[in-house]
Amino acid sequence: MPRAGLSPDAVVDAAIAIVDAEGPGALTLAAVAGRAGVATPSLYKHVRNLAELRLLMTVRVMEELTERLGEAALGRSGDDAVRAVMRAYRSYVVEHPGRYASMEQSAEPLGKVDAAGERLLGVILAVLRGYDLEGSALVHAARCLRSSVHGFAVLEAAGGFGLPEDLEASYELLITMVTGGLPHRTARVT
Amino acid sequence: MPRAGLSPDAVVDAAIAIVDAEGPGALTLAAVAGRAGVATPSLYKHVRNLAELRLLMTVRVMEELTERLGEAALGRSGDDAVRAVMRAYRSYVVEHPGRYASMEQSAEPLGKVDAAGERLLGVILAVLRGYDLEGSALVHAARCLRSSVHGFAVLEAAGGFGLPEDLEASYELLITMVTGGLPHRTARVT
DNA sequence: CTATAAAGCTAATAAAGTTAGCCTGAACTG
DNA sequence: CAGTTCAGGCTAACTTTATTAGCTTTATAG
Repeated sequence: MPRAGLSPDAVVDAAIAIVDAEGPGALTLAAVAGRAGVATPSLYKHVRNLAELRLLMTVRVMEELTERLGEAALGRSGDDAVRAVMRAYRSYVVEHPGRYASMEQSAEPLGKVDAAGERLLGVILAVLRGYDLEGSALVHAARCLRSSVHGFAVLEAAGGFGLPEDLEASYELLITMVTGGLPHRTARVT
Repeated sequence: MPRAGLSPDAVVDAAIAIVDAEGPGALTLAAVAGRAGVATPSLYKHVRNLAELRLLMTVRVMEELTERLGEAALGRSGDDAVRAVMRAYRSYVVEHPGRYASMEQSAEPLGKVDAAGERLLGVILAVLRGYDLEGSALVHAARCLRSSVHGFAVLEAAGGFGLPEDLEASYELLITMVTGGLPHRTARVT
């Protein structure tokens, strides 16, 4: 008697609505079921358990982020692309802090997360193609970019910045720090 | 009949031992009580509840970190000091990943956490005194340093770096990115 | 029109956090 | 040194959450 017409995606929708509205701490199967209009145990027809739901949420966020970053990077290159991607990243987090804060932890070998992470990494690597980076250097640069951006995002989403100084300005400095630290392609004469 | 001779600090000790050994997911009052050699409800004589225990753990970690960073900064200045502090930060996280990963979240107005955070910030600000930074610029720089270091730490502690490239090398790049992005004090002639 | 299987539901269990209230022995008082 | 007090421990009991088992039903395929 499929009345509610649920699906794994719909369950993730409900879960994300909850963390958006009330923060990661409010994520409970009862709450998800309530929002989905279904009894708690019914969720298990669509999701293996809470841990899997969390992973699916992480995948969802990574995908949304990947799309945003991809759009931001379109038609740009070099510092310009890095700037746009970094700003897009933060704007996503500012718009959905609860959602972003929900996706941490794990370490599971679940393929879906890895795959989504790789797509996200792909965008970053693509943006860094415009620099004079090869092999390992590219990976190191990508890690630095990701660390900076993620660190800022986590701290901001958790309300970790106490002082009243403008966060935009701080982030702009972070952006110049990153772009300034990448080896720019110099016009090379053979 | 105070047999176990517990105290808030001892409870935090037990809790930290658990996250060190089994990760943040294993933190449960039953586990803490077990390690402390006491029945679960007895913990409430020393700690208001699980949330407060988490906050106390966060304070503890911040204090340990502050001490490490302070030591690392001693007798150094400028880029040298920043490098030493950043390396000390990461070395702490590498030594105690579970402990570091346990301290996230919250947003509580609990005074103790804020105070510990301010002491930690104090060390960072002190290290940045060696640069040509004043007022807000100092705050922005401190945030960038903190974001980068924290982001790398979180990702590393959570096993978020999948590729086999050397993490040390990535971190050294991050260090040069940060030091390179700070405005160096130029010999100024009046 | 019927058979089946997916999608709900109710009931039940186990673990975790938390509260209430009892009990005792260590420490302080006189 | 005896008596009082109370911090710190315990057991019992409750609530909430995750999870499992098993029943029921309706969309739908044939």
